[in-house]
Amino acid sequence: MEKESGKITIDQVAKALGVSKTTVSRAISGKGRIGEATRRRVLEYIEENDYKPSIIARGLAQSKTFNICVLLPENYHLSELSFFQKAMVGIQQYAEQKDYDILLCIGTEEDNGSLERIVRNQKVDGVILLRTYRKDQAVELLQKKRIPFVAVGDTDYPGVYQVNHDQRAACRELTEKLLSGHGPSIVLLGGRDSLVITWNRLEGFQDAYRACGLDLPESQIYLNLESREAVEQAADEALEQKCRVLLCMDDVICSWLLRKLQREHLQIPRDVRVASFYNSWVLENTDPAITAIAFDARELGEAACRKLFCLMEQEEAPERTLLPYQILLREST
Amino acid sequence: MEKESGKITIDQVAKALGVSKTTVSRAISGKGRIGEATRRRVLEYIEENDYKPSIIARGLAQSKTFNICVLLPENYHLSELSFFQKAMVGIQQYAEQKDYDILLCIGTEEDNGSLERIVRNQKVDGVILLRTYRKDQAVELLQKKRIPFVAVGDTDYPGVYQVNHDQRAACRELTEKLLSGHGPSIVLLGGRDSLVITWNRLEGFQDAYRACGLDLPESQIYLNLESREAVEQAADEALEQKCRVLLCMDDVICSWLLRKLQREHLQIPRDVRVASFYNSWVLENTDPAITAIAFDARELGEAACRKLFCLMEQEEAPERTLLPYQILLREST
DNA sequence: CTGAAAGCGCTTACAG
DNA sequence: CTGAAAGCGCTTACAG
Repeated sequence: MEKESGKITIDQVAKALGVSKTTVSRAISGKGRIGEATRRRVLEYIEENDYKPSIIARGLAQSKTFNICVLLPENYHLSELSFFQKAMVGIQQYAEQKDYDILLCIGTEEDNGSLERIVRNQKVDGVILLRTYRKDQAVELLQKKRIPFVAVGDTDYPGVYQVNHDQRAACRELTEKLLSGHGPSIVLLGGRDSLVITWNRLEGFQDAYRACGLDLPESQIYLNLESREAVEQAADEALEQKCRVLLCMDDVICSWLLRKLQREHLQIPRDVRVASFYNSWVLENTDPAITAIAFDARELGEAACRKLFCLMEQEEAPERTLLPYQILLREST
Repeated sequence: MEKESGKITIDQVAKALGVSKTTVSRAISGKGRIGEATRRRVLEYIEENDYKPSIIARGLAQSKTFNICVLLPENYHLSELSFFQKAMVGIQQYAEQKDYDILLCIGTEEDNGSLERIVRNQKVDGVILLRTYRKDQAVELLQKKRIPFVAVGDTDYPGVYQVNHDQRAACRELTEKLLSGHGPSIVLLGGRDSLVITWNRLEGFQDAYRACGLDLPESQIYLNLESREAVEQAADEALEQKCRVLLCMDDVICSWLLRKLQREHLQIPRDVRVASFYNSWVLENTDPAITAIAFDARELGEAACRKLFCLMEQEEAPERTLLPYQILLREST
């Protein structure tokens, strides 16, 4: 009863049916003229005998791989990771409809060896970058090789197709709300400044001050807070300056900050107000709830994937897409 | 100066050199006799002209895909996610050496549609499961289709190749240490009981009691704590029972517990002692440091991948591999 | 040591 | 509407 696991080929189908491979191929692909009766006969046989064409062989014939590569950063904050994972789900869901699969590639800012390998081996038709850097090796490689790709996140490189949440507008809007509610002394606690996203947010922060006609002293901006100690020191300095509103660029920074404040017995929002980005699990159960900007990562991944397919199919697509965000005002501010 | 992006084929190489494709192929693969001079000439030309054979075409000819599939659970706790990601890095590093790539597949306990698709499309030579369930659709599918695969984590299914940290022994050892230090009333706070890993740990817990000749009342075991509320309720009950040692099956449960204890102004380790698994980022910066069992996820991924290659290459491999763990005794106990 | 030829499992002009 | 043949870019018996 058991069949040899799906090893049946188009040739066998053709012979069994007494038609040519061409006919079988046409019945499946729907391309080219074919008699309605024949088609149905073929399709029926295929269904019953559980024939599935080899995508690999089809790929060879059509010079396609039916794979896209997703470049996942090897280094990340935990809050980013779940963001990436969700984006991946979005990508995968879209790609699946097109019968494409995802080739996973892991790289760092400095080392894109695996991406290079995959590209050289010609295993993918396109690439999605889950993170961008101000100087981005992956972007340079892909542009040089003329491989279609879409970046999640902003870039300054010209001619790069990208999909992004409107980080700058989001940060600006939130900052404006904070400014109007609590006055001008907001301290920004930011992440690595080699990431484009850090700059987007910083610019939004500055935009808000400018729009309100306010001065923004250097001393209210902290970047590159990559460790708990760095965050705590920045917080100490901010509090000494009498800043009573702290805006964190990501939830990990925020969670470090919260612990620090708790240890100092500072009450939120009474003594200090806090806001953050992401709205990830990290801050899910804080008390009080933290004001944050939420982004839908799954949707982002899907949008990136959709755009990539436009590129691969030579359809037109806007170079840049900005997705909406959501500001969740909560008790912490 | 710019070359057409790597589109050069073996045919062109052969012609340019005035030899046959066969020869070129042999020079590259190292299989079959070939003159040292010829080989060098070919290799040199290839190097200079940046020729890379198409892996896809090679695959077709050899009936291989040079891909392995990694099945990533769609639902997870945050602590698991970084564990999965690290395992993936290990897998990827090993696969890369073999010039294999990773096809990412996302599935849930109930829905393995993408895995089925990939299998039907014959896009992979083998599969790694990053999680196992007591009743596991993926295992059943792969066994039926006779696709080589390795499970990360234990299964009760017979004939499944698996790699695992010794969860049971780890839990037993930690429990014994706790028993000898603080007496018999330890409460176990556990996760979803459809996961095999949950059972492994539970068994280890029970082993320890048995080994010490102690009775283990049902009331000291809580499973399926999937929400903060569930954890808090379990904690309340445990404290009422006068249990003063809490062993968490994962770091997320533990972090929920810690917040709860903090709100109740209970001091660790003075009033309550706490231990956990994973040693992930979630508990990285707690004060006091939490006793935990640490597992090396990257190593686990690598071991799983190594075993998978044994299977694919028809080499012998033990059906089951248990990796060591590390118990980190810290201030919390 | 080297090459012509068949084959991997498909697709796609080209003829009929 | 249907099929024979060439082709996608490799590998691998088989001959020489």
